[in-house]
Amino acid sequence: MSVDTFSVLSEPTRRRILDRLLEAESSVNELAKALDVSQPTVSKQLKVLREAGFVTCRTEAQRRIYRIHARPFQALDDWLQPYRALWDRHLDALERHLDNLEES
Amino acid sequence: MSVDTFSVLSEPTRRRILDRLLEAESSVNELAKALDVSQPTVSKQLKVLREAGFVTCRTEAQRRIYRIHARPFQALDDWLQPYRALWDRHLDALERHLDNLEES
DNA sequence: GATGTGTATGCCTTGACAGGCATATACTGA
DNA sequence: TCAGTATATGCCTGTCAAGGCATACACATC
Repeated sequence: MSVDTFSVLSEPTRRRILDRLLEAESSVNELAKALDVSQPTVSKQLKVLREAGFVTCRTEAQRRIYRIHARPFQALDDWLQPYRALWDRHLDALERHLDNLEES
Repeated sequence: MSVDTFSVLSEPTRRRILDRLLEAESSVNELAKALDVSQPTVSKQLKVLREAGFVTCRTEAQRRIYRIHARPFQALDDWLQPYRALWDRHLDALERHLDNLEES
């Protein structure tokens, strides 16, 4: 996973953009209006999202149509994997170990 | 999910602390030594992690033993859920829709 | 080419925050 | 009570990034 996947997702505006792009592809202005954010702000955040692989865009006349991509989310899913041992129902070594020291 | 789960995870030192705590409970000094980070830095980051629910601690004489917790990771897992539609094998409405507009 | 529309970029200000260092606080044992 | 150990906190500084505004750039239509 790219080192800064979390930084990218830590920005609320970017998460709102991703939420929206999950519903449908959108142009910059569509996003700006839907989210009530200035167009430059949207463009800047889309640039961040693009460079981190969260979105790609195609050109349609003067408009740029942005689309969400799976890969960074998959990477996040992968990153999460080892931590799932914390709540997966089957008792593995880690869980047994920690439960022996239970304090909370 | 707490609004700032991603902000918490966006800090590399904090992720390293969580990595380590996933292996075993640790005191502050143990973490500081293992990660080669100053003790105040560790304490500060642990405070952030504590307030976000990633860790709890118990007192053992003068030492504070920190332990990782599942809940915020589960919240992250939940947040991820809608985005799994992007790569899940079965073709749902979203995927069909986006694929009709395929460009990449 | 001139004008309009859509988007990107540059500059600026402001705020958040990470870490260094010093110090306060908490607990222990002599 | 004193010294030692473990941890937390306060102050300071530097860095970085978000968004406002103006403007540059790209494309279309006439």
